[in-house]
Amino acid sequence: MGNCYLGTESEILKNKIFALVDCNNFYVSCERVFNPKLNNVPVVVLSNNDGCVVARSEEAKALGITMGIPYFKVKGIIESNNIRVLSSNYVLYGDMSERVMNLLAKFTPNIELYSIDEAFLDMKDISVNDYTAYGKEIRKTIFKNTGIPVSVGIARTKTLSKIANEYVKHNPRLNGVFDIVDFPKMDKLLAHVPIHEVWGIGGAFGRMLMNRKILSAKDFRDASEFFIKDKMGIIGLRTKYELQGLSAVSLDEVLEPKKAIMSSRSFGRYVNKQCELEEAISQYTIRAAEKLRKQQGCCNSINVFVMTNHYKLTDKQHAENKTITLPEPANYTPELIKYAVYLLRKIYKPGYNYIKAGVLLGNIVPETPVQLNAFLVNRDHDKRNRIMKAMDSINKTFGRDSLKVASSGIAQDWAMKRQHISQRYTTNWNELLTVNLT
DNA sequence: TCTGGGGTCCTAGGACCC
DNA sequence: TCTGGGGTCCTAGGACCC
Repeated sequence: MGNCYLGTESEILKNKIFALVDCNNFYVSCERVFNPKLNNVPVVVLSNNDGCVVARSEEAKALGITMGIPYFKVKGIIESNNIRVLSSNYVLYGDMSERVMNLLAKFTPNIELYSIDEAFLDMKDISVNDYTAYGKEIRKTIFKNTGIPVSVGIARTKTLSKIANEYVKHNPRLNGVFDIVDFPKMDKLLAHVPIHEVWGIGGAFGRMLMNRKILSAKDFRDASEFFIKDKMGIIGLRTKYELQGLSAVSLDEVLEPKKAIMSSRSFGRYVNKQCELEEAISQYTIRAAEKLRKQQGCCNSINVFVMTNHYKLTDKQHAENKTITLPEPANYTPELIKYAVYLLRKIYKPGYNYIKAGVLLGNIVPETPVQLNAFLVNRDHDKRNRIMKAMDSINKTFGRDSLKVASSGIAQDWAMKRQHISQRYTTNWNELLTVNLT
């Protein structure tokens, strides 16, 4: 949620203004840019493995498709209403996101890239009368240059800008921009925001608060500090201040390097052979190590986990993970694979139907200067770095996995399902949009 | 039959030290 | 038989986000 201040009076910042720019139904909007047949018809985008619905067009929302619902549960509604279904195409969405963010960065350097489809902007240099006009200009620019529609919420705190943004989406007459900096009907607005929809309050706290008759953002704002601190700690307290218009969560402008990097996937089918799990774990380690080198980091620990399908109650269950601390920080793929496979062999048990596995690289430190372990033999770091650089650069030029480590397998028939994938229109020469002029 | 992936922060409790 | 107190560090687990 960004840098946070403790709740002491002096540290809470007043007179701050934030704009939250959020792409509408982002994944669906990305698909529509390249396939106009998807306009004005219901569309959903599925998560990895075609598991859950993770994006819905307005038409699909209207048909009762909820966020995060497993695909198989709504297959009936989808088929009977002819809802278009797409597997998620993260290469495409990532590239479109970059275009949107680059445009936003031209408006102000004081920007926090919050997620793939959202950014907070500092509005301190905009004069009070111009907030809405500024928001409209942002909207126009993004749409014109990328085809992605966005909503803009403007408020004194990040939490309130989230609320303004959400309100925009349900009120078309606002034309995509809502400024609640000095909103006269704030009480009424907050009273209509259900407690579990407040940023920072999720399912568990939401249920606890509802049991205590704290039902809306307004109820929470007006609840006792002592109660909130006691039940929710300082995170809850910050949210209360934010709802009061006191900024307790600051703008995080700098993209901090990740402290941990994970790669994990559900399999396209059950896997029970050790050799297949080893392939998968090798593949995930390759992916995680690529990300690690991209941020010029080395990790000090590796965690490997495997799990069976906990939804399937008739199956024997096994979920386990193990961590190893490395003798020295590393980002050399073959070495990381060696440790990861070692860990896998410790936790693997034959006779189980595994559905998911993953690798977590932890305790990440900058690549240089690396703390070398003086007691270890010289491992020729230079040579290793050159090998990894060469591999990364070949894969960047010729496409992912052009050059790879053999232990990850060739066929990978355990890999995830993506039956409805669209093309990588913007990042692969072989998959450009073709226009039929006949 | 079919239920995502990748992160962050906070807190409580144990180990250890003086 | 009596069995401190306070600090730090680490880890696991729980909560949250998109």
